[in-house]
Amino acid sequence: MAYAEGKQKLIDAAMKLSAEKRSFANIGLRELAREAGLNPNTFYRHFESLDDLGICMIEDIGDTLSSALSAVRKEKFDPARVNDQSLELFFKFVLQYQNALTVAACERYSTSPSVRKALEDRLERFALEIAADAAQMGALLVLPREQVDQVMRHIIHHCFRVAVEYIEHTEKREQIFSETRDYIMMLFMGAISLQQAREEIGD
Amino acid sequence: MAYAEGKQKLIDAAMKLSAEKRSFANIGLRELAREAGLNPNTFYRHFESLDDLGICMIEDIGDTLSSALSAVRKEKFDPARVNDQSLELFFKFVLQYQNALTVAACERYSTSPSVRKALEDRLERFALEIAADAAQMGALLVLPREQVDQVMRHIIHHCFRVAVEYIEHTEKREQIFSETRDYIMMLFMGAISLQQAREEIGD
DNA sequence: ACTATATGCGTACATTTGTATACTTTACAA
DNA sequence: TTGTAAAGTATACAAATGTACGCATATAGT
Repeated sequence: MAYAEGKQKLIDAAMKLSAEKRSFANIGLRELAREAGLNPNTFYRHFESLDDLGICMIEDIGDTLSSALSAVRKEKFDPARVNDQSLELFFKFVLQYQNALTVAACERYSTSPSVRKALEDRLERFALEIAADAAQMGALLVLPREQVDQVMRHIIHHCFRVAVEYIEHTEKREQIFSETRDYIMMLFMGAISLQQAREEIGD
Repeated sequence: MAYAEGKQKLIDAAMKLSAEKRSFANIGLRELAREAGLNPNTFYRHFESLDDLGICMIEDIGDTLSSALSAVRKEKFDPARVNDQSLELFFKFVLQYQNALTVAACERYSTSPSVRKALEDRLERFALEIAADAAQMGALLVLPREQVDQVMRHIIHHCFRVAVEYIEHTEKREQIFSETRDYIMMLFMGAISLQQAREEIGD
């Protein structure tokens, strides 16, 4: 068993409520226990503070998304090109993990510094994971690795931001889709020409 | 008088507390009145709900930043190039309006849909204001206006995001500065080459 | 079989919150 | 000057919250 039953219940409750209210900071210990169907005091058996719970929740989310993403990548994602197919895969993924993504996006600027830190670390790991794959793409071979990482950070940030919009504004989905595609193209091409410009100066 | 004295006091208090706690949703009416040095009930004289206050606060922030920014632009900003000087100006501005920017950044994914909406509208207006200036830059003349708007949206989003980091992580400021410069260059160059690619196909 | 440890529940209480009602002060127009 | 509306205050109360203490149950190791 990874977590005691009650502990997991509380984490799940926190995730559900956070996604609904778009704020973890606003959730009370009693509310949490109510949602989990547990006695308020049981909270203390598993966490020493709400902060503690928050961090566990972020880690839980991170693990979920990370393993789901890597499964997707291994199975179908073709890193050789950024095409509509891979974007469709991504947005399907977004819809499947709505709660997790909403919480993650909303907690980025949240009250608790330690929750923010946990989240920021996770995002960085995501970016690097993806960069490792993307660095092998033909067109991106001309870029130094650090540049690829940087571009991927931008893409991750963008994707997290629009994920929330995508989830809640059904009517904007098409638009978000194509704007995201444009954005990624723009960044790639920009990174490449910036690199070329630098090399010309460097020589 | 723009606002009654007490009303402004409450808005100021809300802004101060929001920036400190990085969350407006978490602030209570009594806490607010305490900070403003007023009786809790006075709140009801000016606002019908916390949401109402939130929206007023966002508008207040928007007006402050908007007029400050346009003053800066008129006086010293040279839209003919994105150089270190204009970025320095921007980050100086960030430090000067720390609270306003922090609150704005933190409320983007906040609890209240109406506060979010008010903020999103303001951001869009910002982007368009800046785009109007930038569209006249030499290199960007090749882009259709809608593309310029879009690029500016990306830049605004980026700037808001890093503003908070810039404010609170003194040691990262240099890095953020240069990464932001790279990012803007990347976007510009990417947008231009994307446009060129499209025209070649179009012909 | 016994004991220790982890998990959960019930009761209790002080504190804080939002808000209702009624009163006072200030400002300003008639 | 007086009357009226706006702004602020005082008191009060039900509801919700965090947390402390003690007890119950289950699980697992000896």
